[in-house]
Amino acid sequence: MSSQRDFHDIDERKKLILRAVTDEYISTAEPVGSRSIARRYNLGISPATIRNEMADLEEAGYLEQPHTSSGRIPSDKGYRFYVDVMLEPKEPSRSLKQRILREFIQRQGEIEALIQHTAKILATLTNQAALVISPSFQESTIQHIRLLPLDEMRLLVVLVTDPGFVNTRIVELSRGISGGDIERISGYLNGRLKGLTIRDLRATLVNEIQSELSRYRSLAEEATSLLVQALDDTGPERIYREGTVNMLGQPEFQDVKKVKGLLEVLEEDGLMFEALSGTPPGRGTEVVIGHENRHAGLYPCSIVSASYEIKGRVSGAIGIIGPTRMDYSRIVALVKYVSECLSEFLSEA
Amino acid sequence: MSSQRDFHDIDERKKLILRAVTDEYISTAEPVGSRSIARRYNLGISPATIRNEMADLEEAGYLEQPHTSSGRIPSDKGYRFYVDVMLEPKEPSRSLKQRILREFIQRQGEIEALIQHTAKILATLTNQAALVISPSFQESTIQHIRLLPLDEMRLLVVLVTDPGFVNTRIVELSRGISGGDIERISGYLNGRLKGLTIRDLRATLVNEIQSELSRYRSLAEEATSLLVQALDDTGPERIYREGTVNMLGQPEFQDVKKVKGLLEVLEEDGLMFEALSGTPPGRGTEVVIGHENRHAGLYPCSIVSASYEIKGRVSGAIGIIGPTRMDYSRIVALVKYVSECLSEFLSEA
DNA sequence: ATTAGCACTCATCTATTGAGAGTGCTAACG
DNA sequence: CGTTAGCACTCTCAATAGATGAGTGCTAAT
Repeated sequence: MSSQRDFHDIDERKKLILRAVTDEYISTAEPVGSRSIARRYNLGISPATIRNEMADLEEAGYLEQPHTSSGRIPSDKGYRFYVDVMLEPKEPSRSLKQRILREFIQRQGEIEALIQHTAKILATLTNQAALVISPSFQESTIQHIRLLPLDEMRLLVVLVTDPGFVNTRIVELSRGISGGDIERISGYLNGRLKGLTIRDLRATLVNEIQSELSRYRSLAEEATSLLVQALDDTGPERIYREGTVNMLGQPEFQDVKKVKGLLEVLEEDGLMFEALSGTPPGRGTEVVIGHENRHAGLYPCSIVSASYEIKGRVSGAIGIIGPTRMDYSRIVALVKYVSECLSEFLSEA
Repeated sequence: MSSQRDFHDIDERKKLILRAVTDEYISTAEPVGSRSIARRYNLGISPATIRNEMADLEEAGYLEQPHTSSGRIPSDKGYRFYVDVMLEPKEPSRSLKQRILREFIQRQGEIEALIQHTAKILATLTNQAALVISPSFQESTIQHIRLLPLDEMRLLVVLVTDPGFVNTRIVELSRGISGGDIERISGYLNGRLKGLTIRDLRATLVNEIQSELSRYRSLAEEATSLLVQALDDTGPERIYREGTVNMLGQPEFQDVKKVKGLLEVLEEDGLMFEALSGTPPGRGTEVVIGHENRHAGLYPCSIVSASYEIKGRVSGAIGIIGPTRMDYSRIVALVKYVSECLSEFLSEA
């Protein structure tokens, strides 16, 4: 995980200066010099002193100099310290909260649209790239299972799960099944499985069901293989992206090569799942900074993520990707708030 | 539409030269001069003569000069001529065709995966951005309609249509309906609607059904509103993108501002539907060049598109977006071939 | 320990220059 | 009269040089 160190090499004044440099750089995107710090932040010390402290901070690895004798910018380690030690999440304003709530209320009901819109909200408010992983199919609980015969050899399996997901799957039969049998199997499965999660089902129950269904002998095999087929893909666990282009506005992405490297990673679903996989289950947020990322394309970026829950069960995650120079205090608070909203809206549906 | 002119201002030799310039520029991305044409193409005329012809071609608007005294590059009008008059589609090689077929066969069955994969194939083979519009819900024919009661107040409408689509929709009822009534309505709708397209249904039948169903009096209203609700969105008509990043490798997109403008357009579903809307219904391909596009972000781009059919009915479209300097002969042939494959695979399912 | 002062460094900007590619024009040629 | 050779001209691109300015590191004074 992130290099959790003691940061014992930093005293109170260094801390102030590091914060000033970081804040300044976050808002200007320009290397910051000792003079401007002395001017804008009333630390009661002269540029020269600040210079000395900055030299120490650089040696300790918290700051970097793009070139000799330009101002300093925070290193990944500097941001890590900023986030771990100094971060004071900037609670969204009352009016912003209301605006977010209103957006959510508009999209209530259609779960897919809600998720998609969540990504849009995040992207718009942060002006960065937003990701939302749709509720985990594995973790959703079964409400209904229905089998609809389409023709002699094909069956439509309809699976309705808790957070409002409807998952359908066409299954090819190896031989015909009578309508009566289908009714019976359907009824049995429905009664037996209601309220279980997909994960439970896959982990333990498939065998059990197979033996229970063996009364129907020849059908048992058919029915189970059918179930397995129906559950076999990852289901509707999709990843929603919004505002990836927003990043092209950022001064750190004026170089097409960097942009390309970044977008290549962003476009790959698997990598994005992975990137959000470290998200903590609780109501906290996770921040991954720069080179802590696995993929080189994300080295110039940080990811702020949080998970959301449906009725207390972790279901998916949301995240913001932006340059390491991002407004952590605002974004961390926003991601946290939006994840809470999403949990709430998904739970009450 | 494309400026269909007579191109009477071009004689045979000018044609040869225009083709040479265009071919050369397509493969090198550098403005091409009279000398290199004289060297590489054995036209039996000297650079000076070529210069004169090129000057004429420029005056007539087929060529452009990025700056005085650099080589010429084709203008949009030049490409238009090239595409309309001189294009000889470069039939994909036998081995390439086989490779494409193999890719299709692998993904058979799952319609969504097939569509998605089609985009991937196109993007990979052309190294440009590929779009595929999934089969039009409006044009698909109804195979089954089923109503499944979820609880007292909610009904799941399951609609299975011809090219293997399953569309579901949860409908909130304003009051309860008995199981018997649901059965009856379901049965009635199923018998009545099978084989119709959604478009037919929406256009003419809703009223008719309403009156027929009026035997069930109070239910009529309920049932129709339910149908209308179920059909109300555009359905699963989605747009699949692949390889948008490919374009960042092209020399014409080394400027981040251009890239941003382009990606902003590409990301917007509505605009992409619009961009593919001119696609001709038959088995031909449509080429939209540069400034013929509606949106400024696409001015540096051309779009090659073709529609595909399911059992003879136009269902969707596929397209390639790349810089105006693209290998039209290869790409036009490829798009045509892939659209034919897709039609075939979707029709036999 | 802090600060003022000063020399030094380095990126950025602007001009200048030279090279190279390619054109347009003119005059000669068949 | 169409074609071609020759030549001056234009314009981009890359390299160079000087000026500018922000910011540092160091030293000596407070």
